[in-house]
Amino acid sequence: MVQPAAPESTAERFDVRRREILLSASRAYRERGFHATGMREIAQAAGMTAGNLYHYFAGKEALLAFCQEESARRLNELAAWVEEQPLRADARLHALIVGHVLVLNEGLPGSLAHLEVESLEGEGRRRVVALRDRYEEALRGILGDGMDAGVLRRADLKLTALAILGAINWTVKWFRPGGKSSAREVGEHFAEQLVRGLLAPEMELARPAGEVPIFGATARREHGATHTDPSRTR
Amino acid sequence: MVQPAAPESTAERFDVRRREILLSASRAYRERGFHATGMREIAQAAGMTAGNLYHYFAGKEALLAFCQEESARRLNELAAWVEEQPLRADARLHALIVGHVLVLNEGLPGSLAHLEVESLEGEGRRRVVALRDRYEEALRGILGDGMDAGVLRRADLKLTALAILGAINWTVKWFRPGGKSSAREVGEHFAEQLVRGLLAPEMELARPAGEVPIFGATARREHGATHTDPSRTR
DNA sequence: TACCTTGTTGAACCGTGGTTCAACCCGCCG
DNA sequence: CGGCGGGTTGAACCACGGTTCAACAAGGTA
Repeated sequence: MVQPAAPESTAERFDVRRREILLSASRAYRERGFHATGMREIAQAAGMTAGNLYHYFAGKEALLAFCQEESARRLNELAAWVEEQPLRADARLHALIVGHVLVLNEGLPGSLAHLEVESLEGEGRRRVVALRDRYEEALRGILGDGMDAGVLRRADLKLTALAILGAINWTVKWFRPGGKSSAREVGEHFAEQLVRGLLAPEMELARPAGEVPIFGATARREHGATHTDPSRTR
Repeated sequence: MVQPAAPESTAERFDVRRREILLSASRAYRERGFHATGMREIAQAAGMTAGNLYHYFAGKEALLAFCQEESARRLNELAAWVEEQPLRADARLHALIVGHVLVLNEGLPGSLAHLEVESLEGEGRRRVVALRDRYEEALRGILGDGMDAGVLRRADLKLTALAILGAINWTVKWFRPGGKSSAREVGEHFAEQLVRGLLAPEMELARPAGEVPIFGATARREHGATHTDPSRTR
């Protein structure tokens, strides 16, 4: 196994540390909810003290915003990937659903439900909401295209999307790794069920051919040496 | 309009008061979440002081358990009602979905998502979980019957139910009275979408004929003079 | 070696929120 | 009228959790 390169610069080490904290926080939030999770607890899970967390994040809320933003970015990457696939609308939707379930339950361990913003305020909230809205717009785009093409039955776009998102997001409440079904199996099942619910009469179901990649898997991206993350702004 | 009879006994007044608190608490929890809602806030909404709340409930958790229990009871009443209807499985499922959406978003204003128990412990949690499991069993019963009868496509019962419940429960996050769609419209749309997703091939969709009643509407039941509610146990 | 930067700690601060409880009020009854 | 029960209040208690910060350590550089 190839070892990841050792962090070289201060900024890199900073980012690596933040990601470690992100993982610990996400897991804890997932397990116990944002409010029931304390900074001391997250710090312990990340192998540091609570005071140290403030070197990396301005506060608890900033940490939450960071976690949510990360999730939202991955969902948007997923949506972009789906957009590039040469698929019919129902197959696209299928892929998106599978991919979304994977992001929440496998890609970023401990992802929060999509995308609870009740505990966020100000700039952090705006950013997360903007990313979330972009993703939902992509979803509605797929739905709309499918309806226009006669593949999907005509129905209220917003409500249709909300039903789909609800089913997927609720997986956060009950899905546990190592359970009866893997995240991918859940994703496939959900996609099957939800896409069928939208098919136009006499239309045969089309599924994506290949496997949907997991956005958010470890060893993700190379960050530039950026130390200007506004969530750290004081 | 006929005025409800004035409460006569101590027990009745006690219960009436508890229901008032229930409404205030549910709304607040719905709006801001359990953790972000304080006892002082609930008390104010109910027209009393925080200290007074403890005359009616042992504590914050007991109040939450009471709210959740009330929701669960209504869902079980809905399920029982659906069971009595002379309907085919898909129509039953349709009715259940509509009814569930109504319970959450209209019957008991401010109902919490179904049925968050993370914040509950001990006896209170057990009771809520038991009621919840009973409802989910009823749902899976309808699904199973439909599959056995060849009305619904064969699929994993548990995952199928979870997708449905997810979609419905998530309405709590976004549904607001006075919005574009009424709770009933949302319920009908969701039922249409979710039931279609399960129909067996070549099977025509069957819908319930009448209107699904709202379990949880005001002027509900006459309570016996019971003062033994364990959620008040000290 | 001295200084600066980065990173970490542990103790302390302090606001918040759940909870308690003595005191008070009101109505009813003997 | 006095006593009792039910209901309510407001002040106080106290634990908890977010946050701060002085002190310290380590590494690098002039």
